Amino acid sequence: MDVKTLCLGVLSRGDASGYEIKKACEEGPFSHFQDASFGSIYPALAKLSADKLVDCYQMSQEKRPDKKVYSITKAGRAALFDALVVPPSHDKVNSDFYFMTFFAQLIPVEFLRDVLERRIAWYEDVVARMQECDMAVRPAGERFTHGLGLAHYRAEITYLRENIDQLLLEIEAAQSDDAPQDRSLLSQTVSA
Amino acid sequence: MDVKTLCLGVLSRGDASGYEIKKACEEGPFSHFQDASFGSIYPALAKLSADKLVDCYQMSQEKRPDKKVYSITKAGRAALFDALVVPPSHDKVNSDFYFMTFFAQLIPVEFLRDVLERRIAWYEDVVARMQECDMAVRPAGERFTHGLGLAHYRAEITYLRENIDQLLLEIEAAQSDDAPQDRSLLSQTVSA
DNA sequence: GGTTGCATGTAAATGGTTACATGATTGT
DNA sequence: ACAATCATGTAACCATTTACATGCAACC
Repeated sequence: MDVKTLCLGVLSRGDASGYEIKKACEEGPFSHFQDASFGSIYPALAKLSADKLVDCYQMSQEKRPDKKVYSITKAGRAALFDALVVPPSHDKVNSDFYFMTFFAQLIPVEFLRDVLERRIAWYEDVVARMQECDMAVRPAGERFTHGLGLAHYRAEITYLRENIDQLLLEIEAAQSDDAPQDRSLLSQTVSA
Repeated sequence: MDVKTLCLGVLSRGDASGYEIKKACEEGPFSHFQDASFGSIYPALAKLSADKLVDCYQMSQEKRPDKKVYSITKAGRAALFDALVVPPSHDKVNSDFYFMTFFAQLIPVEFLRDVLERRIAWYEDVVARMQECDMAVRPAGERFTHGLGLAHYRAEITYLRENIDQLLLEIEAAQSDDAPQDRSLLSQTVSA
């Protein structure tokens, strides 16, 4: 999903400035499945504006810098529709965390424990914040996606809680076995 | 996680060619949380080789093109360790699928149903294939990560199964309400 | 005869992030 | 005094994808 489409999506829910779009990705309703930096949002809005997919009006504010508020046009909604009606690609999680746990046996146990505990704490924080949202007033699609995200985070928490101790025990055992001859570094055959 | 580190990770489990690394990301043990194209793998291996993090030897094969098999060096293992022992960033899911479901009310119901059903079928396929793996012989970290992936996919399937009908009903109702005056296109205020 | 799998590589184009540049206001 | 929040924008840099280029073997 490119940043232009993301902007159109945010703007389809109401007018916003570049700064507000960034916030929607950081803390708002898109925060758990999208993100974009200012360096991509502002050029995207400029392009969208040049293509007449959004309108832009300046807004002076007291005690705040001026903002440029963008408004999606009819052509913009059509472009959003076109982007939405293509079969979504198979999600790539591309997780550094998964990559790290995969190689747990190469990592010092204390570090591993720390990372895992922080991850649980962070997920719990995310879930807590998500539960505070009043979804009742929101459209069905947003409620559905919110619930899907919650289900995902809860499953992750449950699994981590249930398996962290076992993992750390096994890693500790494996590492104390390996240490003397450094056997963990021996080459093995790859197998799918 | 950059492609160089990914290559080092794969090679830490045993020697492999560029082609085999690609397969490990597509079908192998990394398939559900990493991916990389040939256009990134081959240059990465060349760089790694130049930096002496991997060794390379040519292998002639009968009835197959020659391959270049790479082997991780001691310096390579050290580099992998260094990359592993940094706190992993908060995963960005960046899902086109989530983005689409979020805007479900803008999408034709038949298309939506189709996408959701395909998604469930695909996840079920992934889970089935994952369950076929014999994890018992694999290191603790790999088993843990495999279980985490399974938990994630299963939670997603459960949620989708339990909520698809309700979502489609609500979307159908909302769209037939909206159609006469095209009210779905009215601008609303953004709210977190 | 066409597609798939095996096998390696390059170059152009894409799409982003990071860092920089600026500046007022509010809170600690 | 210092950091954070609000606010916009540019430019250099980066990694990666896509498309191209090549070629043989096996299968349908």
